[in-house]
Amino acid sequence: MANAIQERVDTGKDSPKENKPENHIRSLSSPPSPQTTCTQQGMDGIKVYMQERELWDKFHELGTEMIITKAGRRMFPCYKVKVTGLNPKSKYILLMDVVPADDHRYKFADNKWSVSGKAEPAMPGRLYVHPDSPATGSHWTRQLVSFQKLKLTNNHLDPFGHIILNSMHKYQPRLHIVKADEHNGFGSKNTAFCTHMFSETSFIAVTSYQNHKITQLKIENNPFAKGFRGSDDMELHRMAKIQSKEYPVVPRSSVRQRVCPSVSPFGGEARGLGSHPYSCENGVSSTTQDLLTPPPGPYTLPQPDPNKHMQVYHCNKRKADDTCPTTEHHHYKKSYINSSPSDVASYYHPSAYPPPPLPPAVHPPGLSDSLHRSEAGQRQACMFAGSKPRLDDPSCTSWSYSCPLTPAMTPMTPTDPYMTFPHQPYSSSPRGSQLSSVAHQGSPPLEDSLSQCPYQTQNSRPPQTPQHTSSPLREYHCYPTSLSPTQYHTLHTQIRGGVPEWSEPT
DNA sequence: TCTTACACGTC
DNA sequence: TGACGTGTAAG
Repeated sequence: MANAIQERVDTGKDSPKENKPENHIRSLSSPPSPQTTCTQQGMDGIKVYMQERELWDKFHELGTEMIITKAGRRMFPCYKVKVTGLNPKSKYILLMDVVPADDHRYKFADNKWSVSGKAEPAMPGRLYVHPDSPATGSHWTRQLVSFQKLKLTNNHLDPFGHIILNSMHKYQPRLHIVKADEHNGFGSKNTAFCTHMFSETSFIAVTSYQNHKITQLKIENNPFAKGFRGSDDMELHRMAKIQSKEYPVVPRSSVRQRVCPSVSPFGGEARGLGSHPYSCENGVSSTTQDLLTPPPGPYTLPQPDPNKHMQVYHCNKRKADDTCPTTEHHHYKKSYINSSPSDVASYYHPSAYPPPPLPPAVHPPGLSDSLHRSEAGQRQACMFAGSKPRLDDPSCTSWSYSCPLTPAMTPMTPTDPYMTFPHQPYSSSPRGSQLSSVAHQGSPPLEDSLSQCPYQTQNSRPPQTPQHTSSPLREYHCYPTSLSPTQYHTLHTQIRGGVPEWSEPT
């Protein structure tokens, strides 16, 4: 697509150590993404390019917020990727999950995010299976893969299979590619899969926007919020309207979009794209492991990478946005959508790296069966849920199966249950739940997971912040791929270390 | 903080 | 044209 202009590639092949700042990835217009990749045998060579990276970066700078509602709310920006390196004839299942980035609860005060306490217990982990799954490699690589229909909810009893999150908590979306051919069924020991994470897609779940700048960015770029964009005419019209009813009228846009020197919740100040503490840079670490295992809950967050910014910036234009609030009106006029292709940045991740350990969570048990049986025609998304482990769970040592299954993680509880699967087998049926369970069960916060991985692959990027040596993204452990559904549930990822890049509690 | 109805927009 | 996606404002 035209959009794929700037991309970051994440291939599991690149050895972490070898990743140098200047690796090929960087040479691309966009900086290497913090993405982490975990690859298993048979999954080498797969590359995932994050689309619209520039937009993601804009949000990330400010501290991305995603609305969660009882009915379920889509993510914006939408998670879209371009995948290459798949075997054209093999079948794959693409799924996503959203794991806790850490075990903190956040608050937005003084125009910035800060830690306000310990996180609530992780919601049951759920996996969202792309509606086209399973599909051949040629299908996935032919076009962009969009997860636009994925919805986030704060309803712990959500019956729709949406991904359940806690408000004011930080999360990291992850993409898992699971090979689904006969010899590689989901849940089988040999299931091959790889996981990709892009640190710039991390976000804080909220029930209402906290940072006005985020609201503004959403309005400017989301077509469905077009009605809130202010054109001069519209503003006048609005003002007139408002005045007629109330007092002093201030253009909505002005009001809403006040600009405050916002501090990037994700880390530093929101100045340049480059400096997010959050982002894991190239974090491309890949490990061979069972991705399928439920994504570990919180995985470690990417560490701030100074360099990253630079990369980010490659991407074009953000000008107005960054500029002050006062210019808002104008901003509105230009939507992301309308932006030139150059605006769309994509991330390219080498999935082939020496496999970073992937979150085990993603392993959908029983998937294989379903996958094989179900037809692509069935496009209902089903969710599989599992209790979501937190990456940082101390009890877990790593994204290994070693963690005992806690009651909370019991596979398939009535409420958590599912993974969103397009095909029936997985649909909200019990079977589906199995998968789901796998998915998040016991995923520790990313940070913990990462940090604890004994075997860590480093990102190509230079260490971002000394303090955060262990960026979740970069380090993954590899685990045996053969786990039973139950086992999956028990998997916990632990990534240690990384503390949220966001501002510390004040 | 969260929920809801609403106007406005896309698809 | 209707279903659905948005942020807003009120409660």
